[in-house]
Amino acid sequence: MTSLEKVYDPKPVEAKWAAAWRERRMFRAEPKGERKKRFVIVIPPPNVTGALHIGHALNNTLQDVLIRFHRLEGQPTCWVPGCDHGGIATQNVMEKQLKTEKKSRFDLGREAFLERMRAWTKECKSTILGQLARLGCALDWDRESFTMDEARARSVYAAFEHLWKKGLIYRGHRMVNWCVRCGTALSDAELEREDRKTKLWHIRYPGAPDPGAGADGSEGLIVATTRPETMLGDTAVAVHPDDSRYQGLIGKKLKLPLTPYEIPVVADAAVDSSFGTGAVKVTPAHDVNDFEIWQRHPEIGQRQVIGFDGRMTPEAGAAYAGLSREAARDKVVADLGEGLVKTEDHANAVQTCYRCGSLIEPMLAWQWFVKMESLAKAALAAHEAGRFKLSPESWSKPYSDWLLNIKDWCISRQIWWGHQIPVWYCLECHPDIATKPFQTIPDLKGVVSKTKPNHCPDCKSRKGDFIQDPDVLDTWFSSALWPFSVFGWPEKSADLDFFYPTSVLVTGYEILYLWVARMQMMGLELMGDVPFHTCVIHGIVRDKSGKKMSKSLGNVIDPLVMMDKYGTDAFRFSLVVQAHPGKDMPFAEESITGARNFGNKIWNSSRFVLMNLPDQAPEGGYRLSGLGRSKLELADRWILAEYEQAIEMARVRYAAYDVAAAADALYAFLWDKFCDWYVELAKLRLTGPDGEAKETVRAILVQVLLGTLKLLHPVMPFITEELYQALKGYGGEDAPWILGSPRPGGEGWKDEQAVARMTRVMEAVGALRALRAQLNVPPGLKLRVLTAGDGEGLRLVEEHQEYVKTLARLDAIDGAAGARPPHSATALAGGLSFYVPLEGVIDFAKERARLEKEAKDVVAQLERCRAQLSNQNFLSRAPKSEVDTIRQRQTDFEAKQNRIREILENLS
RNA sequence: GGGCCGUUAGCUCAGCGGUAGAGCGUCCGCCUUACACGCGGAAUGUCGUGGGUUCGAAUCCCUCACGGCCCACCA
Repeated sequence: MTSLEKVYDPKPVEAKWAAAWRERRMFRAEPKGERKKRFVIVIPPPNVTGALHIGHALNNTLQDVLIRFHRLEGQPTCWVPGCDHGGIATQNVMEKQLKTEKKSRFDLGREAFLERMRAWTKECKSTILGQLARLGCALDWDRESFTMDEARARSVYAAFEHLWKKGLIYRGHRMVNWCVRCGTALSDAELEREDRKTKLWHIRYPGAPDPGAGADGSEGLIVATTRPETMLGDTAVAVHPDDSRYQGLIGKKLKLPLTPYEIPVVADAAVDSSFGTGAVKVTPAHDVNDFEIWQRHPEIGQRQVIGFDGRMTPEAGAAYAGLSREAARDKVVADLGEGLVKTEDHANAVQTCYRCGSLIEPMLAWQWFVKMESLAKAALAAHEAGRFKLSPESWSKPYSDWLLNIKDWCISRQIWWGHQIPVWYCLECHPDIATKPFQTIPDLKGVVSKTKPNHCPDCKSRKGDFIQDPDVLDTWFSSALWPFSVFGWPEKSADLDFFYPTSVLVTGYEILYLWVARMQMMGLELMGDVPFHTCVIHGIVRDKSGKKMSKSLGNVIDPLVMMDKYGTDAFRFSLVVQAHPGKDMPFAEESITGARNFGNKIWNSSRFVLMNLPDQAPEGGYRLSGLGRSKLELADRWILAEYEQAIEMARVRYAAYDVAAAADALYAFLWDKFCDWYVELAKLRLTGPDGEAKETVRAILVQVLLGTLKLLHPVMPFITEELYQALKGYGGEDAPWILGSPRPGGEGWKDEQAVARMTRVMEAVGALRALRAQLNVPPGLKLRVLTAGDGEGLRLVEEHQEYVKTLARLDAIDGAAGARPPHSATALAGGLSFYVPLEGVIDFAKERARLEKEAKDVVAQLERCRAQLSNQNFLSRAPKSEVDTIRQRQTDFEAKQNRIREILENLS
């Protein structure tokens, strides 16, 4: 069989199997089999904002690897696909689109806007799911879910209702993070922090003309601020109660410059006397700390000077109303005149919107919140009890710290794209609400209902005049339900019973709090169990120089382009082999070529095996079970031992979510052991006359290759499927697909002795090859070699001289030479010397240099041995086996040193 | 201000208590009948600093330096 091309061409192969798997519904998961053994993953649903990027490629490849691995292990597996509606992010994309048409969402109106959103997201979904299929993802396509489809809307309503009834959801007037560009409140977890260079402005607030105030009082005091524009909304100045500088001022009034107001000086322990001037201007409506000071000093009141549109309100004074925050700042600073005492440079951390990057404005607003304390406690307890683990473990502390310091979760968003809050207000009770922004309306009484209620429990009106709360829920609210909403919760079903809780969640650390923690809390609250027992956290794919990839930096690598160029398997391998648990990964396109080369190596080694098989597979195929151990040569026992070890290693690593290590182990085995040594040695018998020996080699080649392909399949699904199909008949496999085939390994081929012996032979080959290369012996020239040395090694080489001859390109090995023949070079390996007569060819100067270098290495090694063995403590305290090892090493090196010395003396 | 993670060959990274490794790159030689996306060979490391534990430390502990990340209301 030689139909395989010389160079692997991934395109047709990938297309073929992707289609075949899909057609056969290969990855359909039924709630059947041993529940205990199930392995279930729900996809972190990508936002429907466009196409998948390389981070998605890594994330989904890792999941696919785990799913395929566990499937290979014979477990029932289920991987649920789906997308997230993406709330603000998606709405922003659409608003940008509208902008190019010179329209806003308000021009369209809510319903028309949502209609467009639905059309757009539908398109996006199919792009994304297509890309996942292209990546080879073993998803159960029949289970595709969307956070805003009907079933998930039922889950969202059920969750809201449950939390409401339990008193865990409330509408409150609180300080919230307001994005003036997106026009909505955000949760704390949705903020980014950024260090910015700014100024610290020192402003004098003069004393008010108070008859009781002394001379000092009229000077007032100086406050330091990074936000002068907010002074228009100041309602107090706070100082530390113990600050001696300001004792006389506490309780006195100050004139607030640029305004008609007088504000009091209050004492508050939250003030840090060492910062700035030790006096803080207090703007309760626009600063979280100041808000809290107001709570402690209610008499100071508050004044909102920045509106929800980011512009100054009339409250800020006629001169400033309507200005942007930035313009107001400039104007305030300019208007202060002599009141501005000093301006200094200052670095400070500002909060920005994670979706659009705008500066966040802390604002007082009416919003919906989830009470988090009890939910977080349950999640903490589950984590502490080991019911939920993070991998790598180092994320545990940040995770539990976050839960420990949790604040209530603001879940209402003033946007249109999302699940509208299922709360209705009676227009009889609240006649004027339709015309006002809801975040400004206090004390609303609402009815929680999926549909418009027909009577009001309060005023008993049966008119049915209700309007629904216009806000939508945080997109992460529906994502938090994902691990059970995808199985139809709150409906009871066989799916939900069988698949929940899921097994692992694979994600990047950037959404640990936004998503992972909230799923844990919601799962525990609504399902009574953790949604998954382990969260596998991977790093971020960065560019070559370690920078985050971003469109604006122009350093993005498009997964589709890479798959086109190098093949999906190569792309996947290159991602996975660098994905060391929890670590970010600098990724360069060049790294894919190595993976492509590996694919080609797999391809060609399989080609080689197939070329050496008869057209017709023997009855039952080539099996290892039929091989008598006595028929096996050293190389056979060695490769089987190495094979078993590699398989075991890969399996252990996969099971521990260390996919990189698994891939690495298989790569090293297949290339460095199987191809470089076994295949070369196999040629001896494959081209030889012994029919039985040939069959033995064939069986080993077929089985070792098949087994390795199986363990490689999770990482490189396409090429391994293709080769499995070509080989399975020869392997006596019945399974139609590689995923259903029996798991390899555990067949008892471990053989330390074979490994030790083969290692010695390999060392001999290595020494001879090095000698050839270093003395520039023409590659075509076959050599005749004489051996000398210790008995066991000599016997080994003699016994396996065919190995040494082919691999080192020798004509003949003549045993037991007495002395070194003249005009010969010497290769040293273990306790053996190989004399290579090279009359006329040999360059003695080169040979001398070569041996002298080797002698130098030996001296260094001997030095170490001697130092250790002359250390009494080492002899008495180190384990005996270790001491013996060093003794043996010393003996060996001494012998080698003597041999080199002898050769050098006689060299001519 | 807390916490976490790095610092190993020119580059990117494994190794994490017993003679320093891989890939890429570099150099030398090869179209050796599976593969030039290949084969053979070679060069290259005070394993960030300083201490400690140990018979023995790249590996464990502490100090510091540098880099990165996460969290935090310093106006």
